[in-house]
Amino acid sequence: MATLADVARRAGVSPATASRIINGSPKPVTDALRERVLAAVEELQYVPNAHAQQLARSHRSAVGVIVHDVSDPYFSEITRGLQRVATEHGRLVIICNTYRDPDKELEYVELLRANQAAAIILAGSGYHDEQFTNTLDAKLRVYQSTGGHVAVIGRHEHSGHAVIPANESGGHLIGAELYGLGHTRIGVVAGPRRLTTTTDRLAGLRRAAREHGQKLTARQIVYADFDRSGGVTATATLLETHPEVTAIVALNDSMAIGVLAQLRSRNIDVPGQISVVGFDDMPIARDVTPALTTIRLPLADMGARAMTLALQPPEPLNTPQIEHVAAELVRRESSGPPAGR
Amino acid sequence: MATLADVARRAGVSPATASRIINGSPKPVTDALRERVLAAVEELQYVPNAHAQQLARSHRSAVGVIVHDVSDPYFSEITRGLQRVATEHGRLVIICNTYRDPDKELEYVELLRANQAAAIILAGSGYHDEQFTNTLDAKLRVYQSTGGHVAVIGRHEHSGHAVIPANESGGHLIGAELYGLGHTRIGVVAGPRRLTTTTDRLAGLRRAAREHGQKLTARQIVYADFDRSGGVTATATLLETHPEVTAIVALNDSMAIGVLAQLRSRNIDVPGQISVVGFDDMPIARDVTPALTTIRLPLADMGARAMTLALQPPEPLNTPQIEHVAAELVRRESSGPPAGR
DNA sequence: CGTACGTCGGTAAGCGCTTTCCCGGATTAC
DNA sequence: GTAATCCGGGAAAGCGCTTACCGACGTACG
Repeated sequence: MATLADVARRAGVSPATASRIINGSPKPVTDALRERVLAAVEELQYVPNAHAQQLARSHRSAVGVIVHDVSDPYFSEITRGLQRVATEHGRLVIICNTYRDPDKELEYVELLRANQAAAIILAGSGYHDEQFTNTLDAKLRVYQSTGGHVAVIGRHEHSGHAVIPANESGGHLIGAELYGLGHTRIGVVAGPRRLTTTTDRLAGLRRAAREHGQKLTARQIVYADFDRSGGVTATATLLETHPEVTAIVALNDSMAIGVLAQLRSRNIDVPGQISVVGFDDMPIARDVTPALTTIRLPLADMGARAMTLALQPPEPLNTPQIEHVAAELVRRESSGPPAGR
Repeated sequence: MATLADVARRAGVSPATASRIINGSPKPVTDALRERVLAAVEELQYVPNAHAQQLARSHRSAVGVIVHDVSDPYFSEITRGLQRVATEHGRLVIICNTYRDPDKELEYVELLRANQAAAIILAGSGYHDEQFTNTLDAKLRVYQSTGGHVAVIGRHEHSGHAVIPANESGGHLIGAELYGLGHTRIGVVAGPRRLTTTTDRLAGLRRAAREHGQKLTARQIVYADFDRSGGVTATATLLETHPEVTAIVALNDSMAIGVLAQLRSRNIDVPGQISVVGFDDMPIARDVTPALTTIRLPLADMGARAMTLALQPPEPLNTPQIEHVAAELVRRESSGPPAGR
């Protein structure tokens, strides 16, 4: 691997000069030398060692993103937004997948710190686990105390900038719609209960229930993995225990797709017999049949905003900024009034 | 940011000793010292500077992955496989999205080289652009000549290990199925023609046509972007110019979903009036209605295999290995015999 | 009891780069 | 003609770490 010294030698200049030319330093350099150096770079196919550079000039440049799983559309949309602004700022982004393992999250914060990331963006649900949350928070504070920026998406429990989706009010929107339509027997297919996203969305649903003089009991809620297969199995369970439901709320679209699959396999008409509502408005939501009624969250936009927050110069008053992003009900074909109304 | 020297000072040892303890070097160290150092690490919340480490020990550890777009399910599946293997080997993976911009691809190869990546994995279609291909190939060779490993997925035109999906034979499978079913007027909704994936798949389709005494003319093929909206617009075009088609082949599932959406909006029954076939078998393919007949490619597995190839010790004979992966027809509900048969 | 060796730590030389500081020569001003 | 001022270029320090290499001490051996 050619080094700067090699280039300098070949061009007959000092490493200092070569460095200045290659990095376009403000220091003026004669054109003759510039050409010689550039020619040497070309001949040697020289590429500066990024690690050496980063060590020498001590400002950080990369940014780290910690998500549950990029192959989940929810996160890939967010990531898309993150990437866009990062690229605009000329930043390299390091994507870390935790696959919902809290320990990995801790590890990755260390890793990103070790890699001198200028900012860490934490996306995805938080955990109902006080000890873990404290540990993570402590790590993040240490990171911040050494000049690192942090932004979280949908995790109110940590310090740093935050982009907070309206999970509670999204849940409320669904409840209002369904109870408003006249449904009274609603089943919920929820994600893992240790996730704050699950409980936040449920809280909104409960609030709507109360407002309509209804009640959402624990037995109407089935918890499962936050993905398609979780939706499939949870729906099966729900139909065993509560065959009378006229509507099923899935707490994210992936699960909703599982719900739809399960209902289809049982020849249950949607929305004729049972209405189905999802959450997130993933791109695919409009392409399933029936098209999914769901809650829209501007995923890519949330990513972009989080990255913008993380990249902005250290706030003058040192106050973390919090941006709330609204949820919106998208009515499609999977929901309607209960049968017999 | 605490440094090794800080830790050493606090523990009252030399940096060398501290380093050895922290990295678990084979060199024996007394337990007393070990404990003091570990305590200092804890108190200082010390994390080694990864760049400095990488500079000092001069073996590379990270691996780079260049894809078109992780938020595209095709690539997120592949990436999932890549990540799994990388993590098993304790490697950090740097994901780079080109958004189908060839220039970015070139840039990223440089960037990865600059970051001392141990391997570069290039996934996604190649381009019919000889100049670009040569430039990229040259860069890859330079990288390889300095000890870098490269593996490509589905791009036969470059040196290095390769995992090659059976695009041609997948296309052939589709053609055989459709012509076998009795279709004679087939429309094709294709990706950009500059992509080798597009032309490879088309080639298979053409071969099947010939075998059945049919012909696939240029006018039956509409080229568009390789995504849902490409599928939507291409279908519209196709229906204007060839309203008589009884089957539409989309060259990937994203486009197929667009095809389905367009047909639905025109109230054209699938497969009653028109059969639709996709390619890739993305997870969502079975959840659209009607469930999509498509060609299965073991995406995650392909990623895993590519990473395995890239990570294996330099091959003794210096011969790049090529692994072909088979395509398989998955019959679902979107295809059937032409109307009136 | 002296030599040889094995243990455990420290010293210091880099890894490849950036950047401050300095120096010699060419200008310019007086 | 001399002094003050630039200006382009190089020498060298240092970023934070790893790892030969060396040295001191203790033990076992002849």
